[in-house]
This record gives sequence, structure tokens and C-alpha cells, in this order.
Amino acid sequence: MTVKPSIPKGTRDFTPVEMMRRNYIFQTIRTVFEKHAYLPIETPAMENLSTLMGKYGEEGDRLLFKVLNSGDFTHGVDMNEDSPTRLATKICEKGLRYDLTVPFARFVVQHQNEITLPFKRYQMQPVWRADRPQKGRYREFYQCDADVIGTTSLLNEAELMQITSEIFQKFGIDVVIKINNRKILSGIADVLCASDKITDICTAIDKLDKIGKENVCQELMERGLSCEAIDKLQPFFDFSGSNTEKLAKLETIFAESEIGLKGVEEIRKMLEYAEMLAIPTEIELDITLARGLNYYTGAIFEVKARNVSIGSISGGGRYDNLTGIFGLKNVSGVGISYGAERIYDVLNELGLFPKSLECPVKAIFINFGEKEEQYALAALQQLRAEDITAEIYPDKAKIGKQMTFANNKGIPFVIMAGEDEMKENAFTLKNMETGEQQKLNLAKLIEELQ
RNA sequence: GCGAUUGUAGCUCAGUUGGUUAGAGUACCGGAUUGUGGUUCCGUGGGUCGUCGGUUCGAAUCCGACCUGUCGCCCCA
Repeated sequence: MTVKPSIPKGTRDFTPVEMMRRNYIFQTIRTVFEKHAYLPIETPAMENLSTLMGKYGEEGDRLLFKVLNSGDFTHGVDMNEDSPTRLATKICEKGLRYDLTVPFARFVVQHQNEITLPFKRYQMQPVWRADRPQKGRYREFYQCDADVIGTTSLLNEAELMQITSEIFQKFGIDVVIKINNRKILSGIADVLCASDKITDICTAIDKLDKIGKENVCQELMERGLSCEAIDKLQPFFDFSGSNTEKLAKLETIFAESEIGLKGVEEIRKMLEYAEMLAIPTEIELDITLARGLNYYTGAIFEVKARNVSIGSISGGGRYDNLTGIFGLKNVSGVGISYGAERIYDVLNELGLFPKSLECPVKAIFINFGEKEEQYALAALQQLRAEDITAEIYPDKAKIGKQMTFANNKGIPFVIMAGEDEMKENAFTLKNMETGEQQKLNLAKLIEELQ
């Protein structure tokens, strides 16, 4: 019996061309991370569900992929009585990781005696979310994270902005780094006398550019924010000016809010550091930037590409107490995450992938038969010794078929060495783009292909 | 998780109010061309019409459920 080949919803296969491009993305990011002294780690695809549950909010718990226990998972469980969610926690003790930050927090606590703080690590691995797939949204996707843990210095925030700037400069993507601070958002809640509604305010305000002022107000009203508070929120919707102007305005507004002033101070310091590092990318203070993940406590980042309709391609922030739940208190961290597939889509849409990724093979030897193979193989080794990527067609087949093969693979040069060439100790090199061919000795051949 | 929409050859798509044996282009394979691909000409093969069930004398076509892709909500890289 044959089965129709298929893969689960929201997952993908990658072809060689796609992998060349993906590896280019990973390699570029890795190089920048390592240059800034971040070290690689990996964590398992599966974590204990107890590590994951409750870290991403109610919505996040729903989006966690749970792994059914092995063996008799029904043992001691009434399969009918429980609600589906409660049942799941009884028959599943493992789940696929939802992001790289929480597993990292677990890693730090578990290995606290083996690592030296402050600890800078990077991690590039797939994560899984049981979300409904859409364009640019998958159930399995890769994140490239850089985090520093064990330091509260805002120099780290600045360094992450510098890394971001450098990465996207290498890709040739024009971006703007948007920043905000949870303390500013708390300050806003203070000013509105609605500190208890901070989460609602954050999620609503985050949608401002998408659904507009009126809808944000309506949503906040539905969530029980007073009309008076909504009135006071109005000035924040049209918050224009340069970063320094915005900060000055906020300082006046936050005269009574200690936490708000702290936020302003942090942003100011971050921008000072950014200046010292001479970060060339535009950094914009956007007080409507909130981000859903509720473990952020300080700086918040988001990176948007200009000239493309794709959403944010990177996001991150500071979290003061992520390790606390694993028993390690007073350790603050800050990190940023780059979405590989989003970056792929942007590079693709803007046609920014380097041409050199298209075909790594420089030349192919036509296979004329056994005697000729021997002659070609010796030359092939010489080419490879010179770091020229080359191959030989493995079967003796018609020349036309071998040429088609080279053509389809986009190999730029074909080398023919049959009886005629062997007699003269030569090789015929054909340029597949122009169709020109010339007869050369081995030294000249290498020279042409280098 | 909610709402809408989509599925016909490897790929892009036709297919009449339900009616005989489901078509085209392209790709593939073979030949014209036994040492020359990307251009041309000829020919061959390839389809459980997403899956299962229902209505009907008869279903690619109508109905239902599920699966997949896409769009909006939620959320997010």
C-alpha cells in the first residue's frame, strides 16, 4: 500500500536552493553574534511541559505542542472525566519548545555553577507553535536569539541594537529599530490611574497602527477602562517629534510617576550608548510598541523592514525575573530574536540574495566512458585541490543528457575530455552561458576556473 | 480556538444547467541530432478530479464531515 506523501500542517521541506539561502542567513547572523562574543548553546526540542506552561500567557499555553506520554498513558487517568486541557496535562509531560528564551532561562538555572555571569549566548534552532498557519507564519520555524543574562547594564541593550544594525546592514535590508520600555507603559498606566489594567493597555495600544485610535479606545472600554482614563490616554496617540523631544514630553507627563521617569531615564541612557557606539541605523522611540510577551520588564525592541509589507522581523526585550520561577532570583537578562523565515521573505521580496548562492558547483566533467573517467578523475582531483567546486557526471550517458543536467543545475562550465583531448593531454572547457569553448591544458583549465 | 475561501497531470490552469472515454500549456521521457545544453519539430507516458461519506439512473460538478493552502480575528517570528 502506498501513502500519499505529505507533511503536517504549517511545516515545510526545504529544497537545495532554499537551504543555500537559509544557510546564508544563519551564517551571516552567526558571524555577527560571535564577533560580539556571544557563545552558542543548544537545548532539546522537547522540554518538560512544566517548564513551558504558564510562561506565555493563556494564549501561549494553547499554542504549545504537547507530546503524548510513552507507554500506557491512560494508567490512573479517567479518560472521560477531565476537560481536554486538564486531560492533556495528565497524559503529556513533555512539550515542544515555543521559543528559545524560556529554555535558555531554564538552562542558566540548571547550569548556574558551570557558567560565569554575565553570560552571553546565542541559539539558532526551530521552535513550534500550534498556531493557524498563514503567509509568513508557520507551525515550525527558526529563531536566532542572542541574550545576555546576569547584568542590568543598558550597555547590553545598546549592544543588541548594534548587532541588529550590523546584521541588517550585511543583508542590505533597510530597517528601523523601534524601542520602548515597559516602565514607560507602566508610567502611562500610572498617569491614567489604571495600574491594574497595564496588560490590557499594552495589548490594545500595540494595535494602534493596525486598527486605529477609535478601535483601540473601544477595546479598552470593553476591557473596563474608565472614560476618564481613556481621555487621558489621547495625548499618547499622537506622540510625534524626535526622540529627545518625546523624552522631554514624557518627563513632564511623568512628574508624578516614579516608574515612568525611570523608563525615560533608561531610554535616554540607551540612546546615549547607541551614540557612543555610532550605530548607523535609525532608532525610533515608539511609545505604542508593547509586545505581547508579558515577561518583559524594561526595554522592548522591534525591528521593521522599510519598503516591505512584512511585519516585524525581529523582537526582544529585557526580563528581570525570568529565572526566578526556576529558583534563581535577582538575575536580569535582555535578549533579541531574529525570525529566519521573515528575513528570508524580505530578502526574497527585495531580490537581495547573493547570486553566488544559486549554484555552488563551478564545473562538471562529461563522462565519456571507463578510460576517459580515469583521465577526468585525475584532473577533477587537481581542481578540488585548488578549492574549485567540481564534479563528474557519474554515468556514461549521452552528451545531450549530461549537458541538460549541467544546464538544469545552473553549472556555469562543462569540461569535456574524450579520446581527442586525451591524445593532446588537453581539456575542452565550455562556457554554458555564452556557448564558447576552448581547448586547454590542465594548468590553463585551473586558471580559467579560479 | 472562531469566521470566510480554496483544492483537477510534477507545475500553471480549462472543464457548459449534473450526462459517454476529464483536456491544454509547460515540465518529464524517447526520437529528428551515436561529441554539445539553453532555440525548433515529432512522438510516448503520466489523473484514486484533496479524502471519506451522502443525494442521483448517472457526480470533477450538488450536500456534509475531515485534510491542506490562503485571508480576517486572536496571537505572533
